[in-house]
Amino acid sequence: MRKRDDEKQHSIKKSVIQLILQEGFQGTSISKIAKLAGVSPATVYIYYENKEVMLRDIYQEYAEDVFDSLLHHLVPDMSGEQLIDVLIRQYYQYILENEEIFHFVDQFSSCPSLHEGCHALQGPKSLNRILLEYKERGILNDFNNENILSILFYPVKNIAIKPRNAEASSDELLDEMISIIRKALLK
Amino acid sequence: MRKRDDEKQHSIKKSVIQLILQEGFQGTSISKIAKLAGVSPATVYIYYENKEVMLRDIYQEYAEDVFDSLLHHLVPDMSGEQLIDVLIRQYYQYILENEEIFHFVDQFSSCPSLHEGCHALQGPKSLNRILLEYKERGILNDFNNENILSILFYPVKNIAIKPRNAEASSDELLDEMISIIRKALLK
Amino acid sequence: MRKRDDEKQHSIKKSVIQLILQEGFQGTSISKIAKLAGVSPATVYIYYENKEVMLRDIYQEYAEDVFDSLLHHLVPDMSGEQLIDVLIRQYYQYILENEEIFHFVDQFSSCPSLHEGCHALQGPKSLNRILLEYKERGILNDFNNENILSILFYPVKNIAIKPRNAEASSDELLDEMISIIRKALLK
Amino acid sequence: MRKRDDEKQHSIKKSVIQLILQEGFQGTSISKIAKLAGVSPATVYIYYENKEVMLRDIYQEYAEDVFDSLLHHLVPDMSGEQLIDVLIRQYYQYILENEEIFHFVDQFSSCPSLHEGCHALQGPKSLNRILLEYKERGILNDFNNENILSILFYPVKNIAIKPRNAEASSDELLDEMISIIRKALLK
DNA sequence: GATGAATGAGAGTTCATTCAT
DNA sequence: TATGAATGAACTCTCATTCAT
Repeated sequence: MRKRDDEKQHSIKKSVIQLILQEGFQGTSISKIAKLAGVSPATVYIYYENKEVMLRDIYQEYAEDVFDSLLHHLVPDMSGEQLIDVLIRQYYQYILENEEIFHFVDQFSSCPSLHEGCHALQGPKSLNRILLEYKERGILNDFNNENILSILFYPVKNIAIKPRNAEASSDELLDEMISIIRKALLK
Repeated sequence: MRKRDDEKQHSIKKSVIQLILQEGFQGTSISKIAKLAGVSPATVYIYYENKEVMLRDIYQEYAEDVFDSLLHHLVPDMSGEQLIDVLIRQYYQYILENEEIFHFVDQFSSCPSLHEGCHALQGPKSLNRILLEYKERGILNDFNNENILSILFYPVKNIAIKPRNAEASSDELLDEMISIIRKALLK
Repeated sequence: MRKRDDEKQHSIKKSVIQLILQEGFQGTSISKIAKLAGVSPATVYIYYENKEVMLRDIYQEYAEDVFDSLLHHLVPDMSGEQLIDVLIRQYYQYILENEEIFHFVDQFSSCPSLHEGCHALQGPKSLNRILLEYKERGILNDFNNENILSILFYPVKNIAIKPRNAEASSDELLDEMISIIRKALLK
Repeated sequence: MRKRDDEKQHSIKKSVIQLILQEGFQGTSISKIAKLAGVSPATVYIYYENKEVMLRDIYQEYAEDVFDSLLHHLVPDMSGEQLIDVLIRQYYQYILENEEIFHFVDQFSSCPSLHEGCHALQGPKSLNRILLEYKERGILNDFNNENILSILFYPVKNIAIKPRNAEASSDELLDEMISIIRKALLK
């Protein structure tokens, strides 16, 4: 009996993510994926029940990725300033360094018809605990976590995604963003 | 009086936007659109050169819509607090009241392969002028407009889109969000 | 607007029936059908919702055919001998002259998974009335119609279908069959 | 004691026959068969060269089955009445008790493209000898064996297969059928 | 302008079969 | 022997688009 070739599955995943960025969900077919991954179309169905399940599985695998990256860079006893700096800067960094994955996850989650049926992510839960702690220690203002998370990540995502059209350099924007959000969230 | 033509085209547009929300870009075909709009597939091609152009045209028509709505609610000589309140509250309101249009525009613009080739929007330019004015009058902090816009609209979009899962009511979240952003942006 | 081309549909039907005889249900694909009919695969779906419906529709159209042929050859006031002679001989004749249609109908109806969901045939009802009349006139023995019909048609079908392997000529077999069945059914 | 091998092959055969009844030849694939039989698709190819051979082999194994059953119930020196009674009643019984096998064999043999290339059955030969004997003893009318066999088995098959829709009970029909055929075939 | 018919191309998926263990 | 992995070919069906009226 042959055993499953993990490289094959990995190659399929990579191809999916790459194609979604290049061609969008519309332009991404099983046969294109298979061709790019160097396998037969039928092989895709060994690893995934069907196209929908495949996309959802891959989404759920990588949706946690950003959070892992963020949590990995947090260290105990950071100051409030440091916490915000690390979270935002790291999020920004992640987007730049993982363009394909990020856009795949982003496109997927902005499409209600794809998104429904996905189970909730784990990553935000850990973050919620950390925010709670900083609030209890009187460092963060006592806002709802949903608002805090929205303010922490969605503006920076926007400036990371958009192609810069002069006016201000990316670094300047990011630094300023951090200082604005510090002012907003810290006591 | 509306001409018959316009009714047909309007019906097509409505069908496109409705289907994109229900089924996503993938599940939206010309024949489904035509069926829902009550016209022949061939009729669609009288109004639009092809599917890609159709989507882009409709996108560009509605992409300005939010901004029109926002600008329409601004009055001269508002205080900084009022400005932020109106912009955020109105944006939130727009999303709730125009769910289909909003998601169509949002999905479209989060897909690079669709988005490229679209000419820049007019709406942000007007907003930029207004923000500039408030900065010059010493009401808004002197941040880059890109950062200001990112903070004004992206967090609230996030809380408007997500289905509420208890913890805090939508109204409470929105009120809090406004106060956070006021604190961040106003002097 | 183009109108439907009846020749196209007829050509599809002919191709289906021909292919089923040559290759069986297994070897009959939409693309083979389309190729033989000289149309595009997509055209088949203009006339039939899907393959299953197509086969069922064609079956139901031709399933009545034999009965029409039989009824067409009956004339009023035939004797019992004549009635049986005409029914059996004509049935035999029909099978020989409509080999493809007959085998299509026969194969279809011997496959339970295809057959279920087909509405009952009209043809037997007319025959039932006629048999009833001959029974009331004291010409036919008073057997159940189901038995009479089974004896009238199923043995002759068997000798019509099987390739003759000498022993007796087809004509002799048929003549003998008629005399046996006359003996069995007539008073 | 049965060897493990035979169990696997038997399990495959059972699955084939079951699936053919439920789903027809079209809906019966090697992988479905393997799944139902609890073996790997590759295992099927240890026992059968390919799908066509598999179906033919299984057909030829079971095609004799009915005849074995019939011959097994014949005893020497039966009267003509008894002979016909046993043959018809037993045939009827066989169909009811072996629905899956019977339909598999029936569907297979009604499909010319499958049937060709099968070697002739043994069963009919034994029956032929018996019929000959009864004819020589002056009990059966001197008809061609082909006609006798057609009349003996094809009508009863028809009433055994069809779901009863009132009018007459199955038992009544069967009894009547036997008496009709006795009248037809016996001196 | 408006239509339903028509289509080649391609979609997602399953097929019968073989490979490697 | 027995297996699950792997596959090219073929499947049914739908697509975006054009044709003919």
